[in-house]
Formats: sequence, structure tokens, C-alpha cells
Amino acid sequence: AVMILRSRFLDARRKRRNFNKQATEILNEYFYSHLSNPYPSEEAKEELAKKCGITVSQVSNWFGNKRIRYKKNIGKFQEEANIYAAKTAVTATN
Amino acid sequence: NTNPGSSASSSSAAKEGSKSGGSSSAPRTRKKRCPYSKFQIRELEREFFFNVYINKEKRLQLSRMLNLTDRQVKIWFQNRRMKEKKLSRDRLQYFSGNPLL
DNA sequence: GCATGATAAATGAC
DNA sequence: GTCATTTATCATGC
Repeated sequence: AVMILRSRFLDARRKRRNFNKQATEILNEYFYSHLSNPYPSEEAKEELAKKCGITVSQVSNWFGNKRIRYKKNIGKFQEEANIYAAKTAVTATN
Repeated sequence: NTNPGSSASSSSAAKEGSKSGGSSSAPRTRKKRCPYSKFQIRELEREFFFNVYINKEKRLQLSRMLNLTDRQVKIWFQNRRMKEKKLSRDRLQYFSGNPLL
């Protein structure tokens, strides 16, 4: 039984599942509100992980992918950047 | 990909460093990531099973056999140890909160 | 068919 | 040495 669980775990490691919309919202909100320095501290990662319902490693993966893909094609993310910029602006006024 | 491991004679990549002539400030291009072949991985894993830490002697021997630089072998072991540590963390988290076990 | 998450080489801080 | 990271590649979702 242990072996079955172990193999299942190893196989499931790379089975990708998209994050739910709320988690992506939270991550993007942090990313675009820290665009000048999108490197969350370890504590921030833990908090994000808890709020998103994912692991700290997954948070690190998300920011790693986001940083390079953003840098590689800023234009493609412009619209998204504007959306979250407006969102944080609204929350700032409250 | 096309293996780095095929022709032994190939001008193996880079002796990175040495910018002898002062002038040009070429920031020294980062080596492109090239995935290792199945054979190379098997041999590296085999040695890792015996020793998580490899000594210089075996490192040179292994690098010659696999047509990798000793630096590549050294870094592979470093990354492999990090992978092992992460696997342990994930396993712990996975099995914790599991009624079985 | 790309978007997206995870992993594999490679670098650099310390 | 560890370890966060960059970058390309892999594997999957849709």
C-alpha cells in the first residue's frame, strides 16, 4: 500500500493543474503591485501560499515563471498590468 | 538537442572565463541549458546512489565518460541534492494529514 | 495551438 | 558547500 501511494505521489508530481481564479488573482495582485521588485520574502511567500491554498514552492514557481515571461514580453501583459494597477488603486483609496 | 556527448573530439564548450584581452566588455554569454541524455542521467544517478557527495577523482572520471565538464558534474550533484531535499519535504507534507500511515 | 505549472541546467550570492 | 534565481524545456490543460 505504501508503495502504491509513493508511486502515485511521484507520478502526480508533474501532473499540472491550473490554480483557481482566486489564487491567480491574489498572485497577480501582489506581482503588479510590486512590479519594481517582484521578489516576495519568505514570509510573504508563506502568507501568499496560505491565502491561495497552494504550497510555498508553488508560489516560488509562479513568481519565477511570471517574472521571466513578463520580462520576455511586456507588451503581452500590458492589459493585465493595467487591470491590476487599477484594482490596487481602488483599494488604496479605501 | 543533439547531445553534447556524441563526438568526443568536439570542442567542448567553453572555457568560460578568461577574457584575456582587456577591451571588449562582453558579459560572457550564459551557457545555454542543454538537457542531458538518458545515458548521462543514468550514470549520474547511479553514482549519486552510492555517494550523495562525489569526490574530485570520481568526478573527473565521470565527466570524461559522459563528455561533460567537471564543473557540469559538480553542479549536477548540487542540483540533485537540492532535488532530493525538496522531494523529502514534499513527501512529508503529502503524507502528513493522511489517515493512512 | 498556446497558456500554464513543474522540472532540469546553469549562474551567483553568501 | 547551500540555496534562491534565471532560463529553456517538458508535460499538461483547454
